[in-house]
Amino acid sequence: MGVKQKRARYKEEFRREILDAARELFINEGYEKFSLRRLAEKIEYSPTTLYLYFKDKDDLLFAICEEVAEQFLDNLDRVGTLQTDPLEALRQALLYLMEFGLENPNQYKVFFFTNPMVYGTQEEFMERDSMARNSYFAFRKIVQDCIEAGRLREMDTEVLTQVLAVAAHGLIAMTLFNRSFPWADRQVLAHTLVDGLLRGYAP
Amino acid sequence: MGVKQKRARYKEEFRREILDAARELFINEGYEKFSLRRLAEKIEYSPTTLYLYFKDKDDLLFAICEEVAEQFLDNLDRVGTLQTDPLEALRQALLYLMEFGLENPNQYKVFFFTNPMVYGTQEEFMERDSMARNSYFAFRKIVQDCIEAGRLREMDTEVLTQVLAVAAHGLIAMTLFNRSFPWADRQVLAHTLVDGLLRGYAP
DNA sequence: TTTTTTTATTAACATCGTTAATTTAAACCT
DNA sequence: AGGTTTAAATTAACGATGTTAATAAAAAAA
Repeated sequence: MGVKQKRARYKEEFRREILDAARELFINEGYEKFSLRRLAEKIEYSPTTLYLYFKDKDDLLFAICEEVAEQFLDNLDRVGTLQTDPLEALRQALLYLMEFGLENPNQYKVFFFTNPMVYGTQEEFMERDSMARNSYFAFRKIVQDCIEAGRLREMDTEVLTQVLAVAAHGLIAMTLFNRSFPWADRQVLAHTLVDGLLRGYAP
Repeated sequence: MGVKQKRARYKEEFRREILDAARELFINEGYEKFSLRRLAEKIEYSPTTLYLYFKDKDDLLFAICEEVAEQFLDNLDRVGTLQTDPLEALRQALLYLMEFGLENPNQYKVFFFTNPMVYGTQEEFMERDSMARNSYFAFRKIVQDCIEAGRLREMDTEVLTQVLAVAAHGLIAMTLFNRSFPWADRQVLAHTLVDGLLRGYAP
């Protein structure tokens, strides 16, 4: 009964086409309403066709995560090299992270809150080259520079990097997911958070 | 074809029975595997029976959230009154929050990361009495005491409370959801985070 | 006992991710 | 050309989800 038939000449090309459509679907319809079937409908293919280009849903989400991470990393690098003062670079990086999450909620949700294992085990995450991993490295570099310049207390770089990251992510995640709560202005929260992390709230 | 028939004599009683079973299901099987149908099977009732006691899934989740929040609030109050030093009380409260989330991941996920609107609009959240709201109030009180005692910088209580909360939540949420990432020891992270928030990371 | 109300069930719908079997189109080969 | 092989896409189906409407069963009220 198939009336129209299409051929995707090059696998890579079509993969990109699918990913573009997926990203658009995420942005337009939101993270919650995304589904393989809707995506298939959007690109006017049968749902099963997707399985010729992606192993499963997680595989597709992983690809999207990498796209998002790439975009994020590009901007983070610009932020990092723009400032001469390492501490100011860190401040800007933290602010940028939060801005990125808040301005691209759907992409952020895919990136940080989908299937918790799309990047494999912890060892695999650190060994395999991925945009997500490189983002972390870039961020860690900024933190390290601060420590080496004596602008941050001497302490375990890994721990400090992670603490700073989770604090920033917390602001994004909470204001994004906990919509019933009357949050203060996000800009104010973001700046206050960075201030507190760097200077502390004690007088 | 119904062979066995049961009667739930008192609506409230049965509601509790359902909630207990739901909580158990959450704890044993995990957040991801929870479903109304599994719950129904567990209590040996038909799935539709649940709809006689809860409007829909969100309504049930809300009830569970409130249970979790009640438990959380009880312990938070104990922490708050145990310490004489307000700043130490805050430190303990933050540590307890993180401990609670990390030790009860399933309940935490229900509480903070299910349907973002179970508590209604932001106005409704603040006006309606709820354990979730009261938890926030209790936490805010601890922060306020610190400010009034001059142990924290003078600033908007609401903003400061929220910033401290999201930072702590970030640690929980990230280590809970981002399982592919090789996090440092959570205890270390938690203590370092609180330290940083109160004293700052700058030298 | 008969009627009414409460409680529970069955059947069904729309959605989801996914697999197996099958059809269609293109590419290849004398 | 025509026939064969390979690649691409589709249909049908499975098991699972939340949810609604129609119906049966039991308890309470009359």
